[in-house]
Amino acid sequence: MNSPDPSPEPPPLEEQAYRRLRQALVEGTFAPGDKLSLRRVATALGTSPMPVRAALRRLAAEQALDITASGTAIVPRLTRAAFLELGEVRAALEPLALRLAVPQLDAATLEALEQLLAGHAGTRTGGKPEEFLRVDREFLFTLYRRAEAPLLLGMIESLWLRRGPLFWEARWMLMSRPAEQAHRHAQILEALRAGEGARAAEELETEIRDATAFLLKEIRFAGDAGAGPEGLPLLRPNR
Amino acid sequence: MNSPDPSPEPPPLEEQAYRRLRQALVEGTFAPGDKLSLRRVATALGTSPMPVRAALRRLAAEQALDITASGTAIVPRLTRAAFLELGEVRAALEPLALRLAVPQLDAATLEALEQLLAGHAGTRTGGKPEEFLRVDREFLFTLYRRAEAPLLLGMIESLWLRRGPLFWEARWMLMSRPAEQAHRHAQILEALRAGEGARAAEELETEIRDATAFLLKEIRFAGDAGAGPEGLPLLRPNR
DNA sequence: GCTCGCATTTCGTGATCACAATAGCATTGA
DNA sequence: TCAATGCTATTGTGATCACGAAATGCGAGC
Repeated sequence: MNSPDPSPEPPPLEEQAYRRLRQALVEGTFAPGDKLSLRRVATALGTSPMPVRAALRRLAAEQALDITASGTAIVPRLTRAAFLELGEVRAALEPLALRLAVPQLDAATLEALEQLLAGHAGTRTGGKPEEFLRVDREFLFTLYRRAEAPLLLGMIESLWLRRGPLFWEARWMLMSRPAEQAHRHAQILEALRAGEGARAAEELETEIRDATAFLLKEIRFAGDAGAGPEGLPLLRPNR
Repeated sequence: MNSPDPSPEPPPLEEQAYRRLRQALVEGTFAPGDKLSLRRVATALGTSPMPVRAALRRLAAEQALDITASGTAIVPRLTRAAFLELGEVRAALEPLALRLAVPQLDAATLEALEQLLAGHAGTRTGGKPEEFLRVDREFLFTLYRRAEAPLLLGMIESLWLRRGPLFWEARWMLMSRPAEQAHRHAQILEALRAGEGARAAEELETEIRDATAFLLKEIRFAGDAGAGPEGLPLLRPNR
């Protein structure tokens, strides 16, 4: 209907900076504990520090970044308690989004989910964890978007964003989880096809709890014994 | 322990602007639909537009304000669907916070809650809805803070902030609710004293759902029939 | 070899300015 | 009387600069 619109009204610089930083966060460009300096990021993006400042503070307000006492933005370094809390909140919000989405599901959406799952098994045997996790994420967010609950969707995205850097570091470990776990999405889809939204929501909640418990067991967190009191206490010993 | 610290290191202007705007939002200084212009607020606060811009965008990132296509910040005007969604999210998060708080409760906290409830009944008969609602809020947040879950607490505060302006307009109506409703906090406290955290959480959830349903029934929302397509569609006919 | 202290650099904050886009609003025309 | 139109004031964006504080790196001394 609408024309191709040859001048797509370029978004403000702050918006561009925000999106680039956000994607970099999800893609693991930054490691937990990294400091994001205004002028450094600004020169890297080719703008003045001004839009970068706005973007960084916006991400901080969304809990995707932390701000030190001196005002510098740093990539969050999750403690064990913080990660557990994050799992609890996810376990409360994401099944809610799923329940809200159930009445809105149509055949086309279910088919799209099916196709995502089909490709899923393929990428799993291949050695690309990023693709594997991306499909996982797409499966869930396809459902969450159907809830048509913008406030809730924004909160869930914020949670995933905060978890992003840690997930990136743990991506190899996540791939090595038992295959039974990988089929949980199939069970969710099956429950949705059967119209049992409540069961699907329960499946999702246990999946979130299992994944959280798995990472709590396998990963070193900030503040753990054996982790340096200052340096990067996560997967890799140093960098 | 810490000294009186005669120079309490005044917070940055952005932080001051943020707090003042936040409080004004809770206290109903602004009505839903009001436009908050950078320079207007800046001159009102006696600063340059710069800290105000940061504060407004921060509130917008927390979903406490909306941003129009032209970048102007406006006080959110909730639709019926948005308010219902807000209630659903509250019903998911706040009982969770309560459950997390249960293991941390001690006698002193329970006593403080008791005293809040005692003063509650008094303010209820008096004609001051603001005080009544403030005590209500304090009761719940005293519990939520005990959960020691900063992420969750921040999200709950964000939800209350978004609901703030509407609640302010509806404050007289909220006071007129059946007295039975007012005793729900007492029931929660009783369940907590008995160590039945699950029951307390259930009570809280039904309280949130009842309050949401009550307002959905009694209040005019944005987009309702009979509300002007543009103007302030809320309680007062115009201004 | 290690630690402490100082100087230099870099940082975030906030003000001011230029600019383009927007929103109000009075005027004009039907 | 009402709607379309043009102008004007105001808006948000973004760049640049000044300032004080924090962090960094280097050198001297133990």
